[in-house]
Amino acid sequence: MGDMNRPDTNPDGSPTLPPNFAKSIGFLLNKAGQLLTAQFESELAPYGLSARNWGVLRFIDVNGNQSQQSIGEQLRIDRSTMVNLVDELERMGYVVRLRDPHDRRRYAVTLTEYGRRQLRSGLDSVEDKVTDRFLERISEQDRERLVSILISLVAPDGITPPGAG
Amino acid sequence: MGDMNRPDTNPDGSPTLPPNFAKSIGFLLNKAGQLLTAQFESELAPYGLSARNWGVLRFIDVNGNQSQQSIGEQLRIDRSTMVNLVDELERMGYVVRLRDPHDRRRYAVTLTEYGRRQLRSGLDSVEDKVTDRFLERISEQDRERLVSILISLVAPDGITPPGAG
DNA sequence: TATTGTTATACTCTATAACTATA
DNA sequence: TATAGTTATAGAGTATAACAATA
Repeated sequence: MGDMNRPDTNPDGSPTLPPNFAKSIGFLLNKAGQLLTAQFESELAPYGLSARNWGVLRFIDVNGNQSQQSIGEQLRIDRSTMVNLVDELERMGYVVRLRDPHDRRRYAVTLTEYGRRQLRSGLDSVEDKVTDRFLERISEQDRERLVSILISLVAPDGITPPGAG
Repeated sequence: MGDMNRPDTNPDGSPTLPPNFAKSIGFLLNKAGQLLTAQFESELAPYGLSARNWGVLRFIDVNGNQSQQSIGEQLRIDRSTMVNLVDELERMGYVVRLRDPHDRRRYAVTLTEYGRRQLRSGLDSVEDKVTDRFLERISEQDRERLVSILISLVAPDGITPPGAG
């Protein structure tokens, strides 16, 4: 494993795989995740988004407007951390906080027209684009294998998620 | 992708895979890496080691005693960060700093007898143990596929590392 | 002049606890 | 009493810049 949570780019251009660590699953898994995340964030940069607040944005796009707490529970982000993420998205105009009339303690974190337009004009396909480029070196069959293997490894005990077989 | 770099355990026991994010390669990759790292760190806890300073320890075990800077370059850890990692390992008795007589600016970060004994009595097999448990749900064939696919994805451009075919 | 290790420092990310307003 | 959101704050983890000793 070696290094688990560090940036992927090597400023001086020295070899990316340290000797004797290259075959460690832990190292490879973390390394692959870091590489993909870095490519993803560089693609998101023009939109002013980090992978983190893109996640929140995409989540409400797919799952509908909802409270900060609800988003946080599903993405496992602490509600105090959610405050700042929503602040950023609101500052950039992607979302607004609208009071829930039925429970005035809550906000509905709501996509703005601008937010929806940005999503429809490319932002919602950034992930596919980055993933395709990341996977271009491996065959279609291996892509499917990779996803199905990862789902088996990541899924909670005793559950075989759809598509994992 | 959603959340990219957060802890894996869910304090309240709620579902581990958020809806509509389960098939994202980025999410799965990072999630798998986090799960494995968490299992790894819980196995290392009795030794007082984090995944990070275990990496340094294992690195000099495999590659020989060497300077902080040299270790840092190969594991891509800043030399100022290396200071603290070596401090911790030295405090726990795994390594000592010995001045390099040929270049008195450098230390040779050197395994102690205690460090070597700890490695030989289980520490050096922690990774295999954790990896085996992590992979127990998938077939031997899928394990090999996973490693070879990950190597293809992580290896620098134009290089096909040994074992990747 | 350049390099190794060190320190001081700052920045990011995150979680905890206490507060407010609502329920 | 409990819950949604907020704030202050503190703890990791890491990087940058400046420094001492050595080359």
